[in-house]
Amino acid sequence: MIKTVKIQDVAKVAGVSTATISRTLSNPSVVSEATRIAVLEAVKVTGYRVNRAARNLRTQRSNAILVLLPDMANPFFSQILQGIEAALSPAGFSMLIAETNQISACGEQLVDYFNDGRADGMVVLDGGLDPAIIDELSKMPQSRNVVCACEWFDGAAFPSVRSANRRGAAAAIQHLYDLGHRKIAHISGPLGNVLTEARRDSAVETMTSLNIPPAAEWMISGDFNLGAGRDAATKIIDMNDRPTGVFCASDEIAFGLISELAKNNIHVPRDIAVIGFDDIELSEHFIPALTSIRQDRFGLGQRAAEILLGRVNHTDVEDRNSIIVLDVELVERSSSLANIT
Amino acid sequence: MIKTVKIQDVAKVAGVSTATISRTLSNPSVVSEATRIAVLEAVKVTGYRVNRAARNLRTQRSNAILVLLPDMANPFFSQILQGIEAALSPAGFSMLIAETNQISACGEQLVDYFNDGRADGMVVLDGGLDPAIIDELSKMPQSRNVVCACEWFDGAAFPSVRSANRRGAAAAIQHLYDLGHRKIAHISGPLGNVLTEARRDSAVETMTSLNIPPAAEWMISGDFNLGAGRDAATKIIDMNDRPTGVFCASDEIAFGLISELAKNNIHVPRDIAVIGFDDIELSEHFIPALTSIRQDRFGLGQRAAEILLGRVNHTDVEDRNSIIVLDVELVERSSSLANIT
DNA sequence: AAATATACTGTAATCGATTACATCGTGAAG
DNA sequence: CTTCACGATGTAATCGATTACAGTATATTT
Repeated sequence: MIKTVKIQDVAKVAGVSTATISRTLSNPSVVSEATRIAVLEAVKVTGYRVNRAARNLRTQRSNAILVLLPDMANPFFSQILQGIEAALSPAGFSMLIAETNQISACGEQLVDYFNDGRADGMVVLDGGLDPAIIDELSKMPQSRNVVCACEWFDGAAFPSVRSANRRGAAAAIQHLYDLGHRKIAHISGPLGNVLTEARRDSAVETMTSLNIPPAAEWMISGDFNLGAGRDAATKIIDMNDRPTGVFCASDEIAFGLISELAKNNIHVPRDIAVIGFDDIELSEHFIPALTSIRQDRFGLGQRAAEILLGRVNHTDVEDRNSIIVLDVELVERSSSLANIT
Repeated sequence: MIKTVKIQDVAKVAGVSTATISRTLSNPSVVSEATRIAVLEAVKVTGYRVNRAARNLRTQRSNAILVLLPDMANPFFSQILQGIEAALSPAGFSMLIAETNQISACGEQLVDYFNDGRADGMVVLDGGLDPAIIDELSKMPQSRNVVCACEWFDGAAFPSVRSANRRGAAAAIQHLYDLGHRKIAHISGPLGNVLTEARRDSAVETMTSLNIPPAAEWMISGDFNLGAGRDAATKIIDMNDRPTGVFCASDEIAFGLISELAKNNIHVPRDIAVIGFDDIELSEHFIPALTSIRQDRFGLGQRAAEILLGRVNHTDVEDRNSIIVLDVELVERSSSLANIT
């Protein structure tokens, strides 16, 4: 069978009690220098590894964090995950991943992850969760160990880490304006989404204050993906009065848009200037290279995980309602750079 | 404090022993109809959830699978993860994710995931692991619970699920040949990589059998990413005798290549035809839309997870050395479709 | 010198579910 | 009527680490 070195074995080798072994490993400062050395030597000799299940049972902790996301296949999230992992791994925490739809598809409850002790906390990347679920979650004592990243819930009192969506949208509009555009369209994400609203509202406000309020026809909503961009292109092609600049709520939308416009011989940026949001890796290499608002995705994940660890370990100073806003940056590339003359 | 319903509480409510509760939940057929109903009712009333840590300790299992990948930020992997999750979730297994470099950066050992009982098995997506680590892993009794997906190790006896790389590469070359191309280049991934070699060897063999053996200059190797494609473009631009068709070992390479060629006024497909490998979501929307070899990424993950579950639960019929090869498909799009005349 | 504080270390209870083994009742077989 | 088999259930040991509490030795104070 599988040989398993347990703490007893190490105790025997080191000639001390199991308590001392445990203390040496988890709180070295309370044991004497001599025993510490002896114990660590015994650990090395025996190849001892603490059994997580036993520790978890005794300490009532799992040292694992659940990351909840709407769609794993969406590359947008992968770099956020990387940031989360970067914060969790050094702290000895494992990262569990689950998709929103997978969970409900399996008849499982989100709260079960807390109830059955699989996770000590959650990073929620999906702002579109059923309010009933959020409500249920909020009522649990463990709800203090929930942090939102990227998206958030307006009602719920979870700390959140997000990008400066409003500032980004304003910068995008201003950029198009500075290039001479006065007829600007906005293709937003799905209605009801918090990101959609933040970016859309800020875009509209900026245009209004620049005295170029958008025609209703130019405010198109759909989704954050390629297909939505393609659909928006179709609408724009059919317009009598086409916009000369388009601010897309995501880079993927922009790709879909540009691609479909190109098929209809509308050239970007010559005929229409386009700016995206996110600055995913490909944007630089798309043809034309896409002007975009860069989000610090790695930072979003990392920061959220750090806050969560603080809360789980009760070493946090952050307020329950704290909102961390990470700055965004306008990255100018060729998709917007044909000045209107 | 946090109220916690334990099996004792349920036993009290149902008026039976804890053993009966446990049996009802894990092996319902051994308890009588009447008690089963009573127990399930009591479970519902109390809101009982089995404590995973306790179960894991007792059963010496974690019901978790570790997925090991080289780079989470690479969107190529996300859909594989989705496939894995789709297989694990219904089986009640959790998915742990770790990056190769994160693990070593934290001084952690891969084998620790087995040793400390964090995972019952592993899906390895990184064929570039240090042979010493593979060797160490192979010696463990738990090594029967390791499955490779996408990439693999030529020496080690792990089951593996992979795409028909050779067939895909051959189809790509044949496609270019059929379009009239006789000067075909291949941009491969990193040297030493199993995918690189399978695709490259098959491409060369196909060209040779078609009587168009490639010039040494036309065999370019680098990496699977955008940058490698850009670098390859630079080389091609400098060539006296340029290829008319290029088979890239990944779609990302193709994007980088096309993008850089475009900057130098070499148009795809007019001047050079390009075909990629993977068929990631964006390929359809790139300009020009990219001809590619489609891999069933979801299937790779799902199949690997299924095999792993079979091994973990000892319900497998697969041989230890079994290799599952998933078929690939040529998807013709505009990046290759200008016939040479 | 006695009393007390300090620094380590050991003993044993504990976390919560699983399961080997024992027990009990009922019906069938002899 | 006794014996045996079998199904259903209960009792209690067990998984392996943590930690409250107790104990011991040494240092410090009075």
